[in-house]
Amino acid sequence: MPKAKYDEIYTDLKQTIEAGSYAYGSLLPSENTLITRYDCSRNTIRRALAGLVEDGYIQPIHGKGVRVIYQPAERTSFTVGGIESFQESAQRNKLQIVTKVIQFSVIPADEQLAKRSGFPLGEEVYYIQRVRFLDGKPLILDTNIFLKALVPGLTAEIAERSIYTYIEKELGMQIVTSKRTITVEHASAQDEQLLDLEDYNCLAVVSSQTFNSDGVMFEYTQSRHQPDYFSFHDTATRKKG
Amino acid sequence: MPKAKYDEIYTDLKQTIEAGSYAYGSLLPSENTLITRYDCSRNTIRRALAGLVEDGYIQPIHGKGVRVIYQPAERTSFTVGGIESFQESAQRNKLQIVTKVIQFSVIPADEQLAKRSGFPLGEEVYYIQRVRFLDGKPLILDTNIFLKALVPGLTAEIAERSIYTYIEKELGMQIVTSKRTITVEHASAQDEQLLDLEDYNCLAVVSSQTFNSDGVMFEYTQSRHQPDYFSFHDTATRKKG
DNA sequence: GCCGATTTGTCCGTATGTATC
DNA sequence: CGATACATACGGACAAATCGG
Repeated sequence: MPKAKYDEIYTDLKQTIEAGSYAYGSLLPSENTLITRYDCSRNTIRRALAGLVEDGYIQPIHGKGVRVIYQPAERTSFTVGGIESFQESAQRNKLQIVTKVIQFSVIPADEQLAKRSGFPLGEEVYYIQRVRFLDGKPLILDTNIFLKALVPGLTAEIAERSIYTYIEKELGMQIVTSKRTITVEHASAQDEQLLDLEDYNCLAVVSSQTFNSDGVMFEYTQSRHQPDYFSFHDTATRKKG
Repeated sequence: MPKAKYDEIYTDLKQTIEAGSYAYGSLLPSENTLITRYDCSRNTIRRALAGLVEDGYIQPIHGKGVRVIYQPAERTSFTVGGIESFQESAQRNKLQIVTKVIQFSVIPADEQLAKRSGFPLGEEVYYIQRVRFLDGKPLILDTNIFLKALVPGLTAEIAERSIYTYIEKELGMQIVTSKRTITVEHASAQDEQLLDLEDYNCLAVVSSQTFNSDGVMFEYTQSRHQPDYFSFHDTATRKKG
């Protein structure tokens, strides 16, 4: 529900760019034009544009205009060798992601866990391991660790479906910030046992800390991906200074 | 040279947080306090804070305050298993990164290259392959493709040192936006021949497009990393809508 | 090279809304 | 309910970069 005006403008411009109305390499209408078009202040327009800069859709050029640098997916094979992300592939092929719970327990955070996750030592946490299947193939091994105090009432049945739906819809907690680290690691015995690694001897590993709207970290997750179904996109803009 | 006021405040707050003056989990001084402290307007403070939000340093809580969610490197082993990035490791150990040029040529972009890089078909480009050594070990295979029209005068000697220094200092061109994709791929025969992969049969691959201050893409690069020396950090904040 | 028009970049002050306590 | 704190939005002013005449 984008109720904020800058957010509506942001979404509208984004969709317009994606629709191809502003071609790659061309200039957007000037800020003054957009101000009259959207009937708002300059700050509001600039805020909407800032969002598109973050997304890697546009790049403002001082004194000149705002260049569109968004490229539709077909034109760039940034989907290297036809690789798509797990979600993309699942959505495109309309395949259900099947989840199997391997472990579900409540434990206090020991020293190793506290160090790895950032949770306080001794805090009670849910320790959950799940395997994600796509098209019948086991491709992702998730290890989720939730602060029990902030995510009460979790069950293996919920973990079988969607923990995030439960957290957001049932508990009404919002996920705001997520810090992630991507590494590539050797496949462990457990990886080989649970996943279909084919001839890979390593995996893409995404470790993440998740914070709620109160700024409290309530989750630490490690996702171990079979390489074929992993791809991560990012846009960086240089900071001055 | 941070001449902008919001950037100075941003940098000052960042350093203050890194120094530990505002502890993880605590609240920052209120915006009004910061306004008087830095003698500036509310917009300027909010802009500085926005930068810290992007960096994953803070998270504002409506009606309550701004929570510090920055954790010093020691407290979280997000440097999983002691892994650091190539640059971090090189800097910390004060090791020189040695670069060896494998290939240096000028070619027109063929169809495959055009599709992979996003360059126009037929454009003349520099095609450069380099191996990066750290502590004597060959760990990264870089393939750089530069638009010849925008990066004139490139030589193998420059590639042996730093292409970016040449681009920024000599040509005076600024790198502004960088779009990256991270995947994990099987090691090719060339990877195995040129790099010290030990027993890994795959690598971390970073593909990136780089845009200058004119919003024109002038570089496409693929970096193939030996897994031990690859780690990528990222902070995401949920957008509304 | 200069000048003026256009366009983006920075900064300020103010008002109002909304969430927390 | 009131005080505090963050969120959104408006309008204005000046600086800096670009471009055309």
